[in-house]
Amino acid sequence: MSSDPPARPAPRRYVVARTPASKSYRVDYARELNEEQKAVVFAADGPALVVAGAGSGKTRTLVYRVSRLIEDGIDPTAFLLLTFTNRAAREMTKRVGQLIGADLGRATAGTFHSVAARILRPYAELLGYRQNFTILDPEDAKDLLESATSDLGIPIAERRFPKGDVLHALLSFAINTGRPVPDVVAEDYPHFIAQLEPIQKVLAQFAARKVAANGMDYDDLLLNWKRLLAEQPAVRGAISRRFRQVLVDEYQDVNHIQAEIVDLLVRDTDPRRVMVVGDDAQSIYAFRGADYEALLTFPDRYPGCSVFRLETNYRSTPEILALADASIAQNQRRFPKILKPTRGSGVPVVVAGASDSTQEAQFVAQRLLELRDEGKSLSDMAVLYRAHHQSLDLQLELTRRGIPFEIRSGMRFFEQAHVKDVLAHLKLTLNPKDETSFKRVLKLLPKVGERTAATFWTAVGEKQDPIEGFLRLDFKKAPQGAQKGLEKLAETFAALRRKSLSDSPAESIRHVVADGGYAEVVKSRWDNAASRLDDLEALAQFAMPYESVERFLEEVMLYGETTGEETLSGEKDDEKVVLSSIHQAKGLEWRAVFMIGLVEDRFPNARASRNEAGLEEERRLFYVGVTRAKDELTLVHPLAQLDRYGMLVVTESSRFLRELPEPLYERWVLETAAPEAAPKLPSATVATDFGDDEDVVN
DNA sequence: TTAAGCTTTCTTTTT
DNA sequence: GAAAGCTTAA
Repeated sequence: MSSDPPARPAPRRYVVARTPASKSYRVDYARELNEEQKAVVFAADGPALVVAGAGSGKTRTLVYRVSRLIEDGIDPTAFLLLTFTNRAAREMTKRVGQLIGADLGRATAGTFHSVAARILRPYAELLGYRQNFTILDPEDAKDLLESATSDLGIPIAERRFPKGDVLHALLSFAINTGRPVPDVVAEDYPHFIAQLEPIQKVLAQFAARKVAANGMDYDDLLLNWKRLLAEQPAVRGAISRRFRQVLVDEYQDVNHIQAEIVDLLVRDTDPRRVMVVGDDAQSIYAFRGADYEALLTFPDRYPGCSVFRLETNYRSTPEILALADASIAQNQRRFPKILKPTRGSGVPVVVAGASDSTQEAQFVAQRLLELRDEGKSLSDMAVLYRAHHQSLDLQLELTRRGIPFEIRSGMRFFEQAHVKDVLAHLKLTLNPKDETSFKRVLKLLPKVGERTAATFWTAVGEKQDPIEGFLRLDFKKAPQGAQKGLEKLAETFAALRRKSLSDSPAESIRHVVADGGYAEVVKSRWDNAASRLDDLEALAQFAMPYESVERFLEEVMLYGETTGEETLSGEKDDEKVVLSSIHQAKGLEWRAVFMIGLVEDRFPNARASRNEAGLEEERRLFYVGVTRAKDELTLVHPLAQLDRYGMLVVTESSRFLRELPEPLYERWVLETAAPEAAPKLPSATVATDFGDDEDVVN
């Protein structure tokens, strides 16, 4: 805590360190933390790398460090907490609040993307945007790319030109890995190499159209944040002064842009108060440009950096840890670490072979109920899988048996068509230049398709305020049958622009649905209209606390919450099993974990593991799944599976199971009980005689 | 130019 | 087994 006295004739600064003993903290850090953790919590200012193994109390350590710093007088607003999901950010700020009652609501916490959106707004003009820029989600980007392709008159049919989502994936991968587009095309999309030139034309057009539409996609949020820090020293200074404590969680999964943002944030400060936390063994986002190289080279980039290790595992039984260690040991590119178990011996890990995915689902459902009978709460259990569709059989089975569950994979709430349609109206009120939203909204009208929408945009898109321009149009000239809809839409736009509505996202949403006639669109387009209308009311409810459309949209476009029914209404039924992709399960833990679908080519995924690096990432993913379990781990693989067109094919169990030495687990073979007898005795027997109706809830 | 109806394609993970 | 694509009628 003391600084070197400068050798200049300036007044000599002498820092008096606090007397440690006299400092009485509200939290008893010494008692609640182990030595490894305490070292991190009390580490002096300056760059620090924390290599934290699975289950080593990483989040706990971060929470305690933030608390300790606040207790030492750091203003909560000085913190910048960069996490991997917004869920993780909320969790951490909540826990700090619970620990010392500090209000971290004023700290800046969230994903790189959501923090970027908040930081960039006041500086938007410096980057060539307006303050009211909107965020394009991947679907918006896809639409804009397809529009660019068609406007450039590229013959898509004859040469199989890449679709919007492929173009977007390609571009995004190039950006996030820092490789030039031609290289990415040559190496990862060789079948499009002959069309490199038109592809680059489309991408250039896309970039220009985004700026013209005053919109940023996810990658732009990162790129522009980096640009702002790199090119505007004054702004960088202001931001660095504001964030005097930078903490980055899940640092193994940052890409080169994110790593550079962090480097720039603290570049000119002394000491550089940055702490990054990560575990190379849990890096699972290389497919989107993450590279744990940033973690490995951190000490080189930050001379004088302190390196801490958290290697004591508090989470799992030695049985689970032994299996995890044996698995990850198969990876070549790794940095061996020892996870020291602290818990006593528990039950063996189970590897169960089910005859097919139906029996797999029945087995898991039955085991969940048995565990509940043993006194465990359903909320202490989770079922994890590689890909969302692997959960479908289980969802059916759980519904049939009336077991409540929550899904954390698949379609996100805000990605659903009806939600996006309504949001497009709001985006236009905020940013009238949003071409994608404009076309999306127009195409909802009868007799208006791609073509008509494009014609209207050509008419008004260049205007200072395209919506204003649209309101002035005379719809008499529009195609017959479309006129009424256009007039009504104009009224809706006008209403949304009135102050009373533009200040209330919730009322705006209700206006679009009720007065704007969107409810009719829902009813005519989808047969589950009622549930979609319920979603929209839930959306309005969710929007209630927001005073501006701007803040609401910012939150919503980067929110990433899945469709799981009660996520929005906040209905907290804690008695629920979690069904999650392993990616979404990162950082979480449950007493009992089931991993299903452990079949070769599905997990490891055939496409992802075409090269050694990909296979190793799959194995890290397996490791992440395994290390989520505290007490019990059950690994299930169906011996046969329905293939694409309903044919039952024999499957091979995952190599991640086959490569493990037998003594690390107990093997179960499942048999389905005879229909009449339905014995309930051996736990490895699956009863299938439950009545179809008797247990159904809902 | 839109919209409906039939055919083909593709299913990884996510901010 | 769904979503996107293509074809054809209005």
